[in-house]
Amino acid sequence: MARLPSYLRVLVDAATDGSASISSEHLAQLSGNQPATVRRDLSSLSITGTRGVGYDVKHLVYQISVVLGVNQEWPVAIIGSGNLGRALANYEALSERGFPVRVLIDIDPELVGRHVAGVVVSGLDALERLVAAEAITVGVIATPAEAAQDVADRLVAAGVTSLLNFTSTPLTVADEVQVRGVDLATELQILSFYQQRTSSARDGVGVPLATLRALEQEVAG
Amino acid sequence: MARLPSYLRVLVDAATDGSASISSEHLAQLSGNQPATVRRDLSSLSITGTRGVGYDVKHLVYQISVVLGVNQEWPVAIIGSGNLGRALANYEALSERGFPVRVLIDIDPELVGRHVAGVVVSGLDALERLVAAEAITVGVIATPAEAAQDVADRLVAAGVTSLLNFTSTPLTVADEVQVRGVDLATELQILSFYQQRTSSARDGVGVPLATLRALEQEVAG
DNA sequence: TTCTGTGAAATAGTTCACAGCG
DNA sequence: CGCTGTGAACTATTTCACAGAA
Repeated sequence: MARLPSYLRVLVDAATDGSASISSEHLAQLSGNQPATVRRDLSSLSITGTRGVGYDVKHLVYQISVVLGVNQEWPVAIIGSGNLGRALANYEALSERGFPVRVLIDIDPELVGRHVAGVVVSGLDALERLVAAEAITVGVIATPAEAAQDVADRLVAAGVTSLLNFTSTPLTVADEVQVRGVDLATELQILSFYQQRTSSARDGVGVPLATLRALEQEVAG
Repeated sequence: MARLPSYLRVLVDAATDGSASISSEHLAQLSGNQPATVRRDLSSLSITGTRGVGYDVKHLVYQISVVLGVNQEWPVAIIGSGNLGRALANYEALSERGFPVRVLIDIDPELVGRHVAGVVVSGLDALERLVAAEAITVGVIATPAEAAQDVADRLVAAGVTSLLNFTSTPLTVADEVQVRGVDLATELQILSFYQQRTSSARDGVGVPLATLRALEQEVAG
């Protein structure tokens, strides 16, 4: 359930502020949902509150973190140590939230041997060995799109069961492997789609791209 | 519609391969959907194919790109030029797909004046001026979480109508502003949630985090 | 005959609204 | 009282299944 992380975030804040309990209405407001949705979500996880009072904040944090598996560490391997890969390795929020980056891999001999955020960049052939040695179950693919499927195959063969794909390629993997794609251009395309609907043509903005313009000609003609 | 970018990607490949037409079944397969879903999506955009044949690839690319607004350029401003911000600025896939990074901003005087991917990093006080000068409509927030809401407010006040938020803070903005959040830790949490369900305890993996362990004690006791 | 376009059925997800507990 | 927990209603989304165009 994709709303759970947002509940957890709000609840950790509330716990830090010292609140002992929180109502479904309050939690809904802070996490941007409807009260009924929050109650339904929690009750479907058999998490129960106290009528007339609300939910116990600490208890709730604990329960949700168990459901999410956030009470464990999930060591991460990042394949591709270009700009994006290195940025991710340096991104403290990951290790703070239980996803320490233990393996960094790149195909470029220039990069191999360098230290990034306390981890040595290794060559591509070390992939299988390191995944096993560090008991990696989460792989982050930050390679060029062309390499993504190969890397995914190797990670899965090595025992990785969750992939985060920063590539625009859709990956084909075994059914039991979980994949989430974070394609930044796709995110921006979705934004611009809605923006178009809303602000019907702030004029002056927007220059047709060459390629698409050509297509436009062709289709029109 | 969040599936459109994936159709577009597949279709551009198909166009490059020289296919003239594509069936809903083929498109569905390549983009990971059901044929009926594809047909329903397209027909709801009043995009029509040829019975017994399929859809005209070029025509389809053009139509979808118009719907998505991908036939325009949407200049982007990135606020926060730390690791993540700089990685994004260097990420060619953005400008290639119509989202050129025209403005880079950071509060750190050390960074101001540096060149990243051909753009000079400016100070925070230049935000409003640059957003106006470059006709920016898409803002990318890559600051620390604490600063996110402030930055969002300033961007919106300056006329930005789409925000991509890399922070874990949920942003409060006017209704007409579109926001999408890409929180990497959240993505990973969702992955680990499913992973838990699937691989019921590959043992040895997973060390409870200190904080949550304390809570566990407290809740259990 | 092949593959679209779409009513109708099925499924999923959300919200209402209220009985009932603390 | 105030708030949870949940049937029931509602809304949205997906899929089936087939008539009919090319």
